[in-house]
Amino acid sequence: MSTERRAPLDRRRVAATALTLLNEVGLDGLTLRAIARELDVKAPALYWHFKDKQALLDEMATEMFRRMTDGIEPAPDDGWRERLLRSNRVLRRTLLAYRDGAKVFGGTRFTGLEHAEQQEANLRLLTSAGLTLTQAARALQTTFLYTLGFVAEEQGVEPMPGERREGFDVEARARLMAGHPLAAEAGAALFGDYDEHFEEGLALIVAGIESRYGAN
Amino acid sequence: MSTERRAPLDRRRVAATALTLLNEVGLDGLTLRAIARELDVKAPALYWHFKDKQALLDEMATEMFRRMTDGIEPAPDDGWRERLLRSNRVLRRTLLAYRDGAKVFGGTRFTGLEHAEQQEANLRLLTSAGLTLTQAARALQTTFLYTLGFVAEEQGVEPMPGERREGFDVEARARLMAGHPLAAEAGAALFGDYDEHFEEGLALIVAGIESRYGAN
DNA sequence: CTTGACAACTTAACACCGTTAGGGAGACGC
DNA sequence: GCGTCTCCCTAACGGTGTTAAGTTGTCAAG
Repeated sequence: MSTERRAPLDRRRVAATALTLLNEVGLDGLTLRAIARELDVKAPALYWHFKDKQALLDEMATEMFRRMTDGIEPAPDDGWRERLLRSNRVLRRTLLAYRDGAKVFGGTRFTGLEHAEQQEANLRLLTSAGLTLTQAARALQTTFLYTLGFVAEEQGVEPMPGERREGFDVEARARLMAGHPLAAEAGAALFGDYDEHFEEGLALIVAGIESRYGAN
Repeated sequence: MSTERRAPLDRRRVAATALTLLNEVGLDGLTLRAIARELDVKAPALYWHFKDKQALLDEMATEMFRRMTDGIEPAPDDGWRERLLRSNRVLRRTLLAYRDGAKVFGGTRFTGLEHAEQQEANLRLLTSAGLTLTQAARALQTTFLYTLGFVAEEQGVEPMPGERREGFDVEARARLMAGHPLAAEAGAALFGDYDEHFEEGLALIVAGIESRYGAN
């Protein structure tokens, strides 16, 4: 008995399973054999659905993005500032929700058009605030790349919220840098409160957009 | 004959050789066996000098950083603006000089104190321009992370200056996005002139520092 | 009711990877 | 002459992504 035949796989279910496994084992431990085991299948079966591992990682990134946009309320009548802040905060939260999330996300291109709609809406908002299309694109991209770089760095030190990688003791670092007092003291600001640090950098860029592009 | 005994290896020479090999084969092709072959040695020999591959990558990143700081003239009496611009441009140029340079650089921590001196000098300059230490640290880190994120993205599309990765045809992308006119047109700005794009984003952040921190 | 095509897997294997164990040649101090 | 230390070698291990070829179930056509 137990002739319960497992429903055939599809790309999204594989990606979803791989994402939950990612949080347990990290990107290094995310092998095709481990993913397959989780799906009650052998590794080569995955090649029926994906041409190679990178294609699976792309699908994972796409799935991350889908969940992210699903988590955005329809956006009330935000100004461009709030929209920029909000969408980058959501992006960071999304990346932080997965171990090595920034690395997975950064290393992949989207296959489909999932991101086009969101991008279009953002561009519309920024241009109607007085920016040229080029300026709007640059503003969005700059904040996006900052956030991506920030989280990549953040996850390098704190793979998952709460658990800190070894060798990143702030005090030990300060002791080592005794000869460079400013750098030593700055360490606290850099490796301390990531939430606040992120917000501050984001605020810097928004202030720059405001003053350089003169958005209303 | 040919009893010429090869001089023993040392960490820096291994890292230097690995860096030139990196430009030929990319990060994926950078195996310990390939590096060893280049050094006329077998792979396990590398474990005498490095505890594992990551340690070698760390040394490579450190070597990249050394060459970068060597390439900086003693910095005349720049203001903080010029210094920030200059050092981030140099950072980008350095990363672009190596295939997958941003990935190598971003994935590693420095073991020594090579970067402390440069960091100390930058902090000194920014604080003497009127910023608090925390503000100075945030300003430096924000530009740094932007640059790192930017180059990572850039090298994802253009692994080496001039050679473009497949599937990144700007026109094809535009055709695909016909339903999202703004996003389609913005593609040219985003995947077009990277030099200009980088400068613009950097200028945004500098403008933000100026207006938010009121540096003189 | 049989046949054949097709989707969705499996088993077996390949080349290669990072890494470890154990050994050996040469230099050097005593 | 002997032990020690440095620096490298050979051999091997378990694991990886990936491919080739075979197997099973489903389902439509004849």
